[in-house]
Amino acid sequence: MAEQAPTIYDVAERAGVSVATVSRALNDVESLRAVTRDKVMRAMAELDFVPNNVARGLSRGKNWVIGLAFMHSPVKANEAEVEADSLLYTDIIIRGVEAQAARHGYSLLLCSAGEEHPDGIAPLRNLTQSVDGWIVLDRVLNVEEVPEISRRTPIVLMAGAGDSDAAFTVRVDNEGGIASLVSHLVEAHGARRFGYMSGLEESPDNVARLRALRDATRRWGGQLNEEDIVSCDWTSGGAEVQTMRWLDRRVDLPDVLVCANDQMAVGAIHALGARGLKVPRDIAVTGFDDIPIARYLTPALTTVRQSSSAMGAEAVDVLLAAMANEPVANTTTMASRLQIRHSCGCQGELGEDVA
Amino acid sequence: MAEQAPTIYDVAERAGVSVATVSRALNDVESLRAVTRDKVMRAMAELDFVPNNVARGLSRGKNWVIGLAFMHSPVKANEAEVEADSLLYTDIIIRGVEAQAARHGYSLLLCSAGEEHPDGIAPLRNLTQSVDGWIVLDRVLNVEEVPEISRRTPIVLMAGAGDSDAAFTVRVDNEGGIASLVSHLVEAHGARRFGYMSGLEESPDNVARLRALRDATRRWGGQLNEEDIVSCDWTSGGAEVQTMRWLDRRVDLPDVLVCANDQMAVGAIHALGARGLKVPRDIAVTGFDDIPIARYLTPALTTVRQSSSAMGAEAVDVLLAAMANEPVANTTTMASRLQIRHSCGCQGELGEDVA
DNA sequence: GTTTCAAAAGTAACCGGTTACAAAAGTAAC
DNA sequence: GTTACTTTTGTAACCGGTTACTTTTGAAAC
Repeated sequence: MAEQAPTIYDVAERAGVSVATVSRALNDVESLRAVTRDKVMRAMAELDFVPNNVARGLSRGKNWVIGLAFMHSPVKANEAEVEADSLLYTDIIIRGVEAQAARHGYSLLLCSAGEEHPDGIAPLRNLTQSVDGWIVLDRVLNVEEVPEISRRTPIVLMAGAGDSDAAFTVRVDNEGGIASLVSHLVEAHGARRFGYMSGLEESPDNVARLRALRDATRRWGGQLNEEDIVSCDWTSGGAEVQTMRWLDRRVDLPDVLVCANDQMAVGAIHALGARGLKVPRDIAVTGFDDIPIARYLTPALTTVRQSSSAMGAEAVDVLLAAMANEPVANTTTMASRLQIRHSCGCQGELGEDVA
Repeated sequence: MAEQAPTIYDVAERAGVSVATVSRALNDVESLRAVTRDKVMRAMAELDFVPNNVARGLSRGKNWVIGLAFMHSPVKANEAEVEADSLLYTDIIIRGVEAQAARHGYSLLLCSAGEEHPDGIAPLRNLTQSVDGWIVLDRVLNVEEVPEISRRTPIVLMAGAGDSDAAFTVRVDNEGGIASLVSHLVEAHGARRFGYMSGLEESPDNVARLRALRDATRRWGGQLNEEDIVSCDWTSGGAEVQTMRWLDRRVDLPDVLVCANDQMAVGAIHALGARGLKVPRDIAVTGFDDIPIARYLTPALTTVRQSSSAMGAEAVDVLLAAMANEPVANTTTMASRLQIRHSCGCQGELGEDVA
């Protein structure tokens, strides 16, 4: 193991040329004579030469690496049991980013904050020269910290990372999604009274979804009591507990519980069931995200679909444009779409999507 | 944006010392006089200096980066709909790896194979000098390809990556998990006839689980017909379709359908429901992995739990030991544990785990 | 066989750090 | 104030590539 890798010097010597020539062969410079290139290529093959990307990155000032920063789950309470509960959404984004980056020849450097680095900015600072640009999820950076990093390296914020003049943002159309959800609930199911299961309160997406819900209910003459806004943390486990507490203190339930994401809807439905309440008969429950498993739940979850992988890909595109100094909108909003299934009260072939 | 970052030369000049001294200050060499160190530190702070890790990696031959290679989902059929369906398990491993790597000061370089690089080995080859070691999931490398990479960089294989003398392997105890599952099904529920929903057939984990099931049923005098081994691909969507086909051709169902992972159990239960078959009343269904949502399904899924994040962490530990030339077992087997819920036929408080 | 000039190949500096070795500075003893 | 020796700091080579600039090569024209 750990056998010494050959360098261009070894290749040059074996091929009887200079290192500059080897470098040119590596980089497909057209000014190489075919016979020379062949000589070099043969030597590379014989030595099983692989260029050192780190060295290349140093001298060219470009690493072909995109950094992706995200948060560890803050909830470590029940370690083994809840691991990764709230994470599916972020994970799908990571995949989308990775795939798109790969398509453009970039690798992804993962960097998480949370547990070890409560400030978040330290690892970003340290790695910032290893990377050609950053995609930052969650609340890794405070708004005030963004400029310090973005001064040296372009940043795209997404998935709850908030807004900043010093960075680009890719977000989902929370407003449109919630609006069409509410209009469906009102028009198709006559919903009047709404509840809201909240994600982490500071989260920009949570804030936007709650505000959108307030606006939409007002517009439709519906009602959203403060008592029916249930504080939670994006996780199923948390939602289960919080729903129980909510049921303990409320006798009079709203018509619908709009959850800020799918995981919490799962937990809420579960808790309601444990109290003998059937969804959607006794209360409708909706989600947000449309995680893959949403359609297999019982009842199949009515939710607002966003394509996390498309968002991840879009973030890469924005970042690459920024890196190339091409003009890009400061904020990109990705479409969301109502995905009607059964948990809102719609009926259909079991397992079929209604619309 | 893209403002030029200061280097140690800038710092040295400002502090009125040599670059060697700056480097020593950076690396906490004890032979620096306090007054000199302070001078340097002040200059670094004033310039907002951040060391360039790429350069550091080049000269020290150590990048503090662990590479993680995995496969894209092979199923891209229904693009938007099935995205990431089969992926939760891998994602949790990635998180586990990342967290443990971070704990030891390493970053993670993500590298996926599949779509763009059907061979898998090409990106690994290219990045191999950017990385201090590899963790390889799935079938990114064929067994024959492993030595070519591991000659230069240590490799840990896991999550279905197979075995190789030229690498270390971290695997889950498929045998023990399946054995305890079968013994529970036989002893508590009198199961005699078993079916198996297979993951991708070449996958080592799938092979091991099927073999373990064959062994266990034989040991208990049970029965596993070839006709009841349903070929599938690890995904819910695939399982739904394959279960339908299976139901079309079999009149006489076994007592249990043992699924090679949880996602497929979800799809199978869904398909059974669509045909009017109730789980566990008409047939029991079990999973493998214990993904976070398993306990919220209806019925709550009886499954074999493995801690994917612990496996990821273990892989990092093995890799670090290998990198340090410490002695490590060639294969590490992680415990699995039967998680009894309701889909096997056990009853309990709704939502409570039975045992 | 020269001369001319474009194309091909080589030399050496550079990217931003680390570090072996050499030089300078500081300390203690005389 | 020397001398002797230890500590601290500086110089320059090196990690493995790229590339500006220079030199060599070779083909075409004379």
